[in-house]
Amino acid sequence: MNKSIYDQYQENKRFVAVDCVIFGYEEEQLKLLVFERDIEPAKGEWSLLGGWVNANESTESAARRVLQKLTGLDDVYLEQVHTFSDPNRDPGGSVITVEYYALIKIDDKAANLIKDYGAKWFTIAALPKLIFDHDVLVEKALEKLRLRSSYEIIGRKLLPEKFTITRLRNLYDQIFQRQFDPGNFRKKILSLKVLERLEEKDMSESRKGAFYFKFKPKQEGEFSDPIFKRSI
Amino acid sequence: MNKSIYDQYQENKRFVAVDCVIFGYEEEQLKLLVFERDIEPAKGEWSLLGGWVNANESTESAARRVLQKLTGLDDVYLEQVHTFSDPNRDPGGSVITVEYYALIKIDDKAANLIKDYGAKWFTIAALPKLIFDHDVLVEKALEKLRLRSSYEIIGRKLLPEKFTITRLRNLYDQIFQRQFDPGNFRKKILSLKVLERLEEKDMSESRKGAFYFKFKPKQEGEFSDPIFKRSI
DNA sequence: TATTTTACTTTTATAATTCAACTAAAAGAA
DNA sequence: TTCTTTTAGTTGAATTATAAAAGTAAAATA
Repeated sequence: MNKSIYDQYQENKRFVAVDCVIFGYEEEQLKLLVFERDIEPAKGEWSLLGGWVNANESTESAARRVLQKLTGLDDVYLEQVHTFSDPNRDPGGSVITVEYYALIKIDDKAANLIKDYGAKWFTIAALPKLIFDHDVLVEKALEKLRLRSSYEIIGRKLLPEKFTITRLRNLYDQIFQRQFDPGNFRKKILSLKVLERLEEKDMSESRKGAFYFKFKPKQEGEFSDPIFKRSI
Repeated sequence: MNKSIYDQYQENKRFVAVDCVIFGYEEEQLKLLVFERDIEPAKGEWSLLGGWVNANESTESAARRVLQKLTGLDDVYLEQVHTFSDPNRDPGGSVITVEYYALIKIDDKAANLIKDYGAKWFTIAALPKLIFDHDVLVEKALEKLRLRSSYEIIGRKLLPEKFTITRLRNLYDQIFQRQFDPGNFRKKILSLKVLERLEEKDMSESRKGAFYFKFKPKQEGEFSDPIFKRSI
């Protein structure tokens, strides 16, 4: 273990963990990846993806490490959410946990790896009971995701290369758990000029067909004001 | 020290600290309370108020404990900002710090206690160089304070009992580092119906005098949408 | 050929925001 | 006494954003 000038305060050292709320979007549903916990206590119960923060490791590195191990992906979008530290939150001992949320494209090749770890995608609505305070963590991550989604069009991280406006709107419906007006949503999104229309159409959802769009390359400092002033 | 089922992971234990960005408002200026650090390394340099998170203590309790010791106040408004964990952020050793910001009414009796601890109020503009990554922490706290201020009228925590609209506007000018339009600001604030006009006037700032206002008792769930849609 | 379905557009009404000019009141100067 | 100055406070027109609803377009299918 590393020497440090603080070694005299050894008594204060704490267990620190990370927990990841992993969001994905598939079949018009916002989903969440949860795991069967592999250590006691609560072994076998549904849990968020977690892991220890090792000595001399940042919490973000720890989060990326556990995500990489599980999904094979190393370019995941991560955002820190909140730190939970109630000494009684984990019956196994007093553990401080730093929460992150991750956005993953479900169509990625991660699917197989994920299966090996006893993980499963659940929709927000049908989430099973999670261990400890993980329900609270999920709610907090959703809030943070909503905040982020109202400052930038989040689809870049969750949608495939090409997608229809209807599909993007459906993603927002899912995130905010409400129905956005199709006309107003389309008008707003297109006014932001971040999407580029392709000539190809998706003919699977309607007779008329819906144009595919893709994101333009990202601009620096895009959107400093909220996109949606009150709501769409 | 408490026994826990995790003791086998002893190697992973980490130093965890809290740092507090303490905001105050005085003489039309948003100010920040900084301290002369009392332990090595960087002893004697300007620093945020910090302290260890002890075994079996939550980070918020730790923050309240150090604030109480320093200011004598125990009803301070606290909000968690972010957790910093780069192993090299503190040259004294690898320390994870959980950041909070606090809002304090400078007219409180805390003034004397604060002096005893070698603390000093600085305006945001004239802040001295702070140790480690504390400059980054200050910037992050300001962002969080701005976010909070755009969801609720923050003055309740920083202004005296009675104050003029001009004074509240000046506080917002300070927080957002820009000039709000007097007419629009007044219209907006009064439309929120959180203030109550007193019959008394402040005659010190103008010939005409400006009415004093005070906050109405706080309503449950006040403001779920941002108060300022784009800007005032 | 008419109907159905869903993408997509347009219109109109309402509300929020900005900008700028206005009035009010009282102290102090002429 | 009257005029000027100063800052508080008000008002309204112009602009922009948002909401709601009804419209059109295109192609598969009955």
